[in-house]
Amino acid sequence: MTTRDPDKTRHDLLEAAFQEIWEVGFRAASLDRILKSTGVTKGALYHHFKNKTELGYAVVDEVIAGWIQERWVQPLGREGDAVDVIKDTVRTASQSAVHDDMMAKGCPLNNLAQEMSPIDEGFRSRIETVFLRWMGAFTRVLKRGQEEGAVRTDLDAEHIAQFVVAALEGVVGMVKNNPKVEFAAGHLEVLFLFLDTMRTPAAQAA
Amino acid sequence: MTTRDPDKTRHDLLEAAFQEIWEVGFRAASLDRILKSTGVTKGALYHHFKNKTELGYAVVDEVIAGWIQERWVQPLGREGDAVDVIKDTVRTASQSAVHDDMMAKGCPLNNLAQEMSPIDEGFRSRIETVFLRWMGAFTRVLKRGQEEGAVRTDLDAEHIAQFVVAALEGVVGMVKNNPKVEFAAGHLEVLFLFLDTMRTPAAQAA
DNA sequence: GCGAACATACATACTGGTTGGTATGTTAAT
DNA sequence: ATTAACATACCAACCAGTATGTATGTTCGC
Repeated sequence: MTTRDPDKTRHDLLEAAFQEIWEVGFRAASLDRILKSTGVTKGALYHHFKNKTELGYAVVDEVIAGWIQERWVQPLGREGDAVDVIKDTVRTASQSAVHDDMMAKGCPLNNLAQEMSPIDEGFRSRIETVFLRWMGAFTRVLKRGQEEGAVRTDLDAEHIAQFVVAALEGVVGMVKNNPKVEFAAGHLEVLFLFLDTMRTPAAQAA
Repeated sequence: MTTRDPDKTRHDLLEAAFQEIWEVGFRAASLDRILKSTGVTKGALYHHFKNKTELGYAVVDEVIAGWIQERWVQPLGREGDAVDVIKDTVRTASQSAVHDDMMAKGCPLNNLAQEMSPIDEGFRSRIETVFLRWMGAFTRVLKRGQEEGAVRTDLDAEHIAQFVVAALEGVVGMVKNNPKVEFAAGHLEVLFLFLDTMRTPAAQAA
């Protein structure tokens, strides 16, 4: 009857699963709802994925990882003053966040980490991989800033990077409980204050 | 047969529900497991609580709120240099955290916020109340520090307080994905670095 | 002081709904 | 003709919630 397209079927399932998981979490995610929203049948789903867990793993590996890559890793790789690049990236991301309703739904990566990391090693290790790539992007731009004399060298770039990611997730998490724009803006303001203290005195003058 | 003690029954249910929710989240929390762990029957549970949701609300109002109170609000009310009080409180809390297996299970308040705030206004508003009390304790000590000349006055104490809570929750959340002690220590180190930048130049010299 | 009347505090068995997963088919592509 | 790609019907497990019954405490008339 209809023409077959296994790649599209698989892609549709991943995208729908991503949305469903983003909205209600992995354990509460219903395969029946995913199937209903895609028009795919259960037979097709279990042809492409061994079980619900493997579908979840694929969402982390393929959808969420790509998401972090284009929203954070690539922008953080741009040229220019290191601290400015970070602040610009955060600003851009926070604008996309409003558009994606992230204020209410939270960060898809962190949501999954909070729910699944303590109870499923498969999720935990996959999520860790994505976090490490994200933190790596911060570490690289900070180290470059240190080499260029824009960022203080008395601080460990890797630790700063880890803290910045933690603080960002913390801010997103707080906003989830109280989704007011000015609330989020106030938090980011303080984060920017912190980032400015990372500059060398020479860079601050400029 | 056995003597009755409704207060104890209710208290046992709340405590067991708190643990169950802490471990698997509210929606995955099983009433049958809670009943099994307490030895209370379903009839008794539904005598004390209207339904599962009301049990969850009571856990926030009575168990979790008290938890935050004694771990954060009271210690932050102590006398002494404001920044030192904050750092000491964080240190003490992080030690309790290791003891309570919080590295693996996360912060019970934030876990619930992440899971329930976007989908249940009853949870959201109750959780917000606790967060506001927690942040209020930070705000008070910071404002006191400002009055005493120990904390910079060019910064808004309330915004700082909100960011510190967000950052703390962010750190706990990250550790949940990678529960290594040195990982957590590195994060807190950077947070302390930030807290030190809150001091006035005069206070830094001392 | 004693017992009927009533309310509180439980206990047990069950129900309807949802879940992930599977067994068994059928159809389209190579 | 073979196999990948689906489709359908069904199942056992678990879930929150309820109907119904029982035992313990308390109140109050007398």
